Amino acid sequence: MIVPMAQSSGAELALLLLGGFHSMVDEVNVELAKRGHEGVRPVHEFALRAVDAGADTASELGRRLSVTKQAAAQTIAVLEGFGYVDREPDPGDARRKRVRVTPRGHELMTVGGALFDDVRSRWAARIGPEQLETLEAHLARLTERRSFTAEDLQD
Amino acid sequence: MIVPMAQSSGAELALLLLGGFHSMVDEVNVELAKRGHEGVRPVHEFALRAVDAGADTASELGRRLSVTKQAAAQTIAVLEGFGYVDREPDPGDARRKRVRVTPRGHELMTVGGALFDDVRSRWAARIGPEQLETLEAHLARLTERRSFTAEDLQD
DNA sequence: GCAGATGGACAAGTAACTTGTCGAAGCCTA
DNA sequence: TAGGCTTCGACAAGTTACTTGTCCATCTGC
Repeated sequence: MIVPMAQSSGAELALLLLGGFHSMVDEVNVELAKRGHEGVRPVHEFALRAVDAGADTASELGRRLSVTKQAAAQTIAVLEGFGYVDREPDPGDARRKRVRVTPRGHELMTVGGALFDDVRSRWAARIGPEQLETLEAHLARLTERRSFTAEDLQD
Repeated sequence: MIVPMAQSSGAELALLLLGGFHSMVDEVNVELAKRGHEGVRPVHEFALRAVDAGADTASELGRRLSVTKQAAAQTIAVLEGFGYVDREPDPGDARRKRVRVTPRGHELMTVGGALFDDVRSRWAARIGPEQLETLEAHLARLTERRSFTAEDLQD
């Protein structure tokens, strides 16, 4: 992607947004690999943050990430394989397995967050901090609660 | 995705960008399906635009989209299946098969472009046209020619 | 006229999903 | 307290959009 498009400024804008995301994520990934977190993908980091923020079962994580619980369970399995989370039976509900972020997982979140912040700082330096904040505020407004048609169709 | 993240404003920004992209693409896809272009994915539309802009072989398309020529060939096969492109042997080079956008393909580009522009207009109405233009200009600056490490490793 | 680059095809593997089905466990209500 | 829905996690199989690797036909430059 990241190809100038011409003919539709709307399509260009979409590409710009995607390009921005990739730009950040690629940089962070490269640095993360250098710091011993090889093989980790952006999805994993975001999923880890969601787990830490309270999505401590596969089903709940699926709901938060808007994917099926099966997909969430697979993500958790990957995170477990990397040693970023572990699971234990829920004492109060035998159906559940509670997912917990391990110390190594917290380290990934810290390092990853710092790297994302680094990129953001560099961006702030290039266009000015207030400009970046305005950009973020506008983006937040534009993406908030868009029509949620096909949601909660899970199971 | 589209989950508030906390703890890293950099990570939040990345999510905001991805969310913005999805927000646009989802809307466009829904409308496209209603207009008889069911099954088409954003990649297809962007690939089609690249073909139309001159990437008329699988290898060249791969280069433009930064994917392998095999991946590009698969995308072309899908587009051909939908009737958006056709292929003919290149008279001047027997190795090549020239990809051409069909009338139906041009229609998709037109409709798709208009739908993207619609979303963009709605966004402009919400935050103001100059604000949106500024946002685009900043994004363009921030994503332009980032280090291109792993490129042209193709074949 | 031949070495090396290039284009496309075929094959197999992978990642990140999906749908569908299942049994075990919890919750709700009459 | 038993019956019936709901929810959780697991297993299986299918899909999509890629990847690597290999191959051969063809073009290009010296």
